[in-house]
Amino acid sequence: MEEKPKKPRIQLDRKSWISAATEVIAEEGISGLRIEVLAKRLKVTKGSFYWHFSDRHALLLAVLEQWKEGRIRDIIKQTHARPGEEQSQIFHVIEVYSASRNRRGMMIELAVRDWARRDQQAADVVAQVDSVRLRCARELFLACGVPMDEASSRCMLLYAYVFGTSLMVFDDFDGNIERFKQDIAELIARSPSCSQPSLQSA
Amino acid sequence: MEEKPKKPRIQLDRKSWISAATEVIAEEGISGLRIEVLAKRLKVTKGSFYWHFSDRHALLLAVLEQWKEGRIRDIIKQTHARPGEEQSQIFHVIEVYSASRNRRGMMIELAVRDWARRDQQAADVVAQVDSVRLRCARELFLACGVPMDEASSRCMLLYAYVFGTSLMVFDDFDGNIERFKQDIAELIARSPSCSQPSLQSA
DNA sequence: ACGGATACATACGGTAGCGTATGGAGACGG
DNA sequence: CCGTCTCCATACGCTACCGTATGTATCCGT
Repeated sequence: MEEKPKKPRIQLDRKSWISAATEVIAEEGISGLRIEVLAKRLKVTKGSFYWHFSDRHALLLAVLEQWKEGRIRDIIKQTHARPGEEQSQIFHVIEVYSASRNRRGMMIELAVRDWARRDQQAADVVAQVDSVRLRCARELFLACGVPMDEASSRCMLLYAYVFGTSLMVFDDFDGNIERFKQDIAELIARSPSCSQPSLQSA
Repeated sequence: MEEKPKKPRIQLDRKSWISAATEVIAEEGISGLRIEVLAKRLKVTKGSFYWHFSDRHALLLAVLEQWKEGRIRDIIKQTHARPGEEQSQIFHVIEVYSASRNRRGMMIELAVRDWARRDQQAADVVAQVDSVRLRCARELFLACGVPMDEASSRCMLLYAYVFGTSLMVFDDFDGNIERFKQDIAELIARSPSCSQPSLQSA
């Protein structure tokens, strides 16, 4: 017992607070984020928080900023396709954004979007993220040979669908939900003017 | 001045509280519903509230119940089509659920669904509403001659799309959003196996 | 007109959370 | 060894709510 664990003096930085806050937001939503509760999670008191941040709002803005950057980085990664694989990359995007595959990410997404409905700053960030996502996804459709207008509407439908799906409860509807979701992905991703036939058609 | 307006003795009933609460929820979300604030809106004190309701939760459940009944009544109305007009009725459903056409209704919808993400009772109600909506919309597709599986996936896509759209911000994307939305409606509503040609195709 | 029921108002205790003020321990350079 | 800077703990005041207890005005039947 030579090394007595005399209070490991856990050092927290801004980043720790932001990621912990993001976690709480995923679980409880924006309005569920309480400084004192968050401090308890991190085994410190709010004295620590108010040293790193001016107030609660500053933390929220930091969360928002970090979310924006992460989402933009991610979408650029997810929509990067080797030439000739754009079609399957579209299916990949749909898959990645399905609530079942990435529950935590979708919870944050929905929390931020709910926030954005009543906060202009959040709305601005969501607008920026949506803009990048739509343009990136449109590039994939364009690369498949889909004409501009159709590519635009397809990528709008794609994102509206993935977010909308995560808002709904299909349980009571039918047992074949997963199969229907595949059909929907086909409908969204495949275009009559698409040069590449679907790789996933049965 | 024979009739002095000496405090008109505004009588409130449960229904008034429920509809006022629904209004606040549309604006502020579930977590923004405060009894004392709500009472101020109604020009009474919370003494009145606690006469009509046991507590805040009882009001929320009443709101939920009323929302459920209203939504089910509405969807049955909206999906009733005269024979031969099922196709245009599908377009009508999409139109009615567009955020721009019914902003208030969509705000409530999103608030309830956000609530349902963390509350089982709300989730159950949403599940019931979704179930009825999906079945009603599916009937329309079936009546158009669309086979069962495809009708199922189409109506799932339809609702996921309308709710997802109201979560997104398309402003920075393109100036032709409304046209794209029409194209999307066409894509959702028209099926290769549909017996009725689109009435809205340019 | 009078007693009860109805539909509130008023007042109170209690909690949760925000932000501030101030104290104090540990690292660190000189 | 001492002062300073960092990072956090403690203690405090304040507000917004929730729910309860109790008072009170209005209505209503008999």
